[in-house]
Amino acid sequence: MSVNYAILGLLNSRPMSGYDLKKIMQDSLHMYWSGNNNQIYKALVQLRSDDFLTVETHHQDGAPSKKIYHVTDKGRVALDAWICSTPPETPEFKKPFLIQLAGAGRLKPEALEVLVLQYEHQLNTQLKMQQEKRRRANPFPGCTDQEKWIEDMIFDNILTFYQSELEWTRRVLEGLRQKIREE
Amino acid sequence: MSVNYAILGLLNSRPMSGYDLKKIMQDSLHMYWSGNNNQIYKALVQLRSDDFLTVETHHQDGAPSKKIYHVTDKGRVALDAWICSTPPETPEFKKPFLIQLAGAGRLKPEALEVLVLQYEHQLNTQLKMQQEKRRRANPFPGCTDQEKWIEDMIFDNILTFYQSELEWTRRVLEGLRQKIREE
DNA sequence: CATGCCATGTAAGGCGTTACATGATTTC
DNA sequence: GAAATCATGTAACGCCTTACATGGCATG
Repeated sequence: MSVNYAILGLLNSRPMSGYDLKKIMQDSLHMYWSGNNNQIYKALVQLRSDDFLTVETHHQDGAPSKKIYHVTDKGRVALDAWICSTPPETPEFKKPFLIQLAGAGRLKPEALEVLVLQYEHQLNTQLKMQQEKRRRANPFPGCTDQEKWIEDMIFDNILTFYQSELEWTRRVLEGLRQKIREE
Repeated sequence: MSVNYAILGLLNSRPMSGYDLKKIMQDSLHMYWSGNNNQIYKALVQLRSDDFLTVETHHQDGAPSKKIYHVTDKGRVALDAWICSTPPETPEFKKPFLIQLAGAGRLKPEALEVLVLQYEHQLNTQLKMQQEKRRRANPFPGCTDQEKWIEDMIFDNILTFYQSELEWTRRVLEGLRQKIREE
């Protein structure tokens, strides 16, 4: 149930509404859930019944009223405990492209090259999007130095992921071109 | 439904049973499903009803009888079509550690260091396991050069993933230690 | 004598996804 | 006048996972 703690963590650095959480989760890559309503609102109910959150309803005219969630002391304790006592899991990945590649043993190298070039293009696009996101991301006021640094490191992690995948792609292309020359 | 094509691809390079498929999927990292019975046997039924597979039952005494699946011409055509006409998706990742890190803004750098060191250890273990697997992996006979090369590239991809994650971890540790010194 | 491997399959449940529902305001 | 944004929530479905079921043989 790490979604709950992810949400708790976000609310701990800044109280906000379910809708705000949704937007953040939708365009962050390291929060690997899609950021759908079902999960978020369900999690908020759960966290509230654990007394990890309190709610403050803000009525605004011209827009539906907001529920701003605040983390309680109990919630903060639980969050810290979870962070410190959860043994770090090994990261996982899903690369459907590797499935395609694995089945391509009998394909012509030329056909494979087309595929790999498409993949490279895809990765480049993604990398640029992510870099653009980093440039636009300005830390909200009242954010500590350490929080800024952590956010930076997370961005670094994501960018590194795409960059190393791109480097691998280039190695693959080199190998393929050698195969094509040898034909 | 890329599980089906993953299975089709495996059977294309070598006919085998559901049980064999299960073992392969369980200890391959790039086939990101757990390799559970439910998926595999269901997929085999589907692929057979599509006429992508034929079955050959091998009765063996002293052990339950095997069903060896072979890919049909129709199946091979479908596989190649899928491989060549599926636009490569961007890879995804799940790094629960980043969730922990994201919530650690108010934690002491010393506590964070402990966590990161644990993560580093975890990654090192995983990397060694993977390298060991590669050393033991000997290509089955009748495997083409290109198939061997592809398998190599997939291994390369996986190892690169862990290595670049480890390098990132070291950058994080450096930053953290600087923070500790500055205190 | 218990555990594990071979080998096939089924059942139940959790997590996560898309889509639905509502309703006012702003933007094109 | 259509579509997007703000805002909260529900419903249905599908994928994937664990666990169950069977049963003989081999290993410690």
